[in-house]
Amino acid sequence: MGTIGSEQCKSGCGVERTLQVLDGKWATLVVRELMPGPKRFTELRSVLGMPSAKTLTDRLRALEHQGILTRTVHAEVPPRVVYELTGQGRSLNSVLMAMLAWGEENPAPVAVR
Amino acid sequence: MGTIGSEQCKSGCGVERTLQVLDGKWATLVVRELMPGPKRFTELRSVLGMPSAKTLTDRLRALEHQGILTRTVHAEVPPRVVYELTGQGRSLNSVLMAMLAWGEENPAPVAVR
DNA sequence: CAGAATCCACTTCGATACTG
DNA sequence: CAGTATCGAAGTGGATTCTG
Repeated sequence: MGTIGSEQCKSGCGVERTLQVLDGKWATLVVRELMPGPKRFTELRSVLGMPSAKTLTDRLRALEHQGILTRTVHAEVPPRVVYELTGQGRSLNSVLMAMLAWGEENPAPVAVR
Repeated sequence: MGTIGSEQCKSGCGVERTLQVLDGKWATLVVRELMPGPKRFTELRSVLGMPSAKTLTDRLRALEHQGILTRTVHAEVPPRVVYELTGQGRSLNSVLMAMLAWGEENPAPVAVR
């Protein structure tokens, strides 16, 4: 198996598709947090350290529309909304594991200068 | 092998580190294009379809400072500048392959609307 | 050719206030 | 609790012009 490159992977290839889903600075982290299991809105917000609810809502909606996660509203008081990865969402685990492995083996450079 | 998650991966983990490097919408694509071998500035620009030189310059500088690629200036006329992945940069191949595989197996949803 | 510099458009993100 | 609505700040990308 060789390296990736434009020969096997021109514009519109799988890498671009993945980038569409794991877009922006939060999407990847949201998916990571949901990987072990469903979580609630506030739970996600506090774990990810997101100060604003708006951004999280936007990211969750985008991922929902892309079929990565589902949003379930429990009609209770107080309301409880649970986000859970779909099969497609869970399949992103392989990508996250690759990112995790690379990050662990390649810490930040000694000096950024 | 389990799934990824905050239990094994709190803030500051490898995933975040990888996201620092593959940041924005161009970094990943630049690394992908350089994976098969060195390329010149204009070559990268045309293959990636980047209309503006500024953005490409910014991305290349960022990746250079992070130790992902090297910039070599050949003192010729016309000048020739070649960008090449470092060992660390080439090691990102595993991440790109994971992204490629996921994207191939998970095309865009039936309707994005 | 490979940029640097400048200006501008768009998106993303955050803070605040309010609602079912 | 889990949002929505609105505003504004910030970052990123693009177009243009100029230079060694």
